[in-house]
Amino acid sequence: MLDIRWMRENRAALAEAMAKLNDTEAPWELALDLDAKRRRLLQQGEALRAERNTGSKRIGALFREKKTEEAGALKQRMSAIGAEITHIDDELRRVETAFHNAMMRIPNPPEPDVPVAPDEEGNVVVSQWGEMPQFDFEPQAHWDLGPKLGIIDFERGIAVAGSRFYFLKGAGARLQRVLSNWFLDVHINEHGYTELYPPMMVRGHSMQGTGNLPKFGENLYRDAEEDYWFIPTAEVSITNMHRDEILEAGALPRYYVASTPCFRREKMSAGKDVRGIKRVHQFEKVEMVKFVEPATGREELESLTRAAEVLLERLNLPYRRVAIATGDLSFVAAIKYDLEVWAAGCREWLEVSSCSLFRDFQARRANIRYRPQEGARPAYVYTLNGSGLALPRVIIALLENNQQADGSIRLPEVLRPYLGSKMEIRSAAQAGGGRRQTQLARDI
RNA sequence: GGAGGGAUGGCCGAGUGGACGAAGGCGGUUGUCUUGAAAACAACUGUGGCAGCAAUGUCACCGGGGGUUCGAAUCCCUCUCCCUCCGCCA
Repeated sequence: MLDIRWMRENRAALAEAMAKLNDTEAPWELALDLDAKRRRLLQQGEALRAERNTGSKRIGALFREKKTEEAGALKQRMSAIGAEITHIDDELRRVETAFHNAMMRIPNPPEPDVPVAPDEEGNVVVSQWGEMPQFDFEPQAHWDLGPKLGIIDFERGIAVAGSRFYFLKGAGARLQRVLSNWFLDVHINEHGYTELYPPMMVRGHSMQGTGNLPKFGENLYRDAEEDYWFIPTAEVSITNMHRDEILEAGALPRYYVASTPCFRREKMSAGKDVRGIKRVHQFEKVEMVKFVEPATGREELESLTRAAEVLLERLNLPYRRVAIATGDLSFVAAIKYDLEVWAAGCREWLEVSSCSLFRDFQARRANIRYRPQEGARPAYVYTLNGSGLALPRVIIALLENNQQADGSIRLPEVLRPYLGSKMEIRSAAQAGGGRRQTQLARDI
């Protein structure tokens, strides 16, 4: 949500921002009209209320003085004013509801250096890291590798839960758990984050705080009987953790990290990315969320993005940082970088992280404030978040990029402290007979 | 799932229709006293909307929403959350 005062005083800048975002539906003009109407009604109502307050006090006094007749007459006048107030309040309520709805549908204006373009065609690769692996054989995609190695089971996932579900099994499930642990450990030990175990179902108002509702409800799962919504990312629970709070001076910045499942209906992407585990209804993600002082917003975005990039570098996965163009920016983000990792089997750049600065847009919706100095008036915090990282697509890249001619996978050295001797993934058939096979049967 | 009890300022807690933005206490800030500290005493000590250059004025807020009334922290309805006991469960 934007600051209505800023909107009033910066009409031209607002119009320009909406044009840049290519959002022709944003009801910003309506919001400004309703705001003017709202303030007019507010003033009328308050003038009447002031009159009634003094009148009512007078009535009380008159009764105490036993001047009941005078009090009765005054009572009648106040009754008339009361009716008028009711009338204005009704009107005001209608206007305010409409105003609020309009405000909730106005997106966050972009930062000045966001590439301006109507859609994702305008996204700009700002940096690239690493070498794309070369093979002297035809590299396979993970949807072939996974089942052959016995570490991803699509058929049974679909049988149990329907399309876009899967089992990770044996070394596959372990790889995900190990990666998740390592990501968390790096963020906690090296980047100063505090680990959380957050709720994975939340109330509707929390979805509003992060901007997932009202506009994007169709991508969310919800409980049919009660007001519970499944989080599409831990961002929702963590950002709302400090809702309606005033953080004391010195409490910022706050860095949080959590590994959680994410639930997405993917209704909007029907038929897209249907093979493999690229786009699924449930996936694990390590999410970083920051609450910071406004002046530090941009540098915090840079360090957040770096915290995610470092993981890819240590895994030796080639990736690129993409600056998202205005027309492709999410509703709540003021600026966003996507990190895309190269997957050699399906020959695609896969988004594994999305790092955004929201300025005070989410903080206004969720009412998260801080005191700049002790005793100072509260101000809205800036929030940021980014994945560090989304697990399935990292697994895809690790499998596809590190595959050997025989179909086995060699995992990066950085994971050795977590994997011990299990640095290779092989199918049961490859493992050979005898003792080794039973060993692997136990492993896989 | 059943029965009951609650939600008041940073914290504790009083307030059952009018003088209540809210007693009292704790905490905090400032001052007096003191060489300094403590104690004592005194004053101040919530958030937000609107109007205004400002001083300031005004309105709202006693968990959320709605209602009754000239007037609601107080009465009624409803929702949310918390606590206790029973049941069930990891």
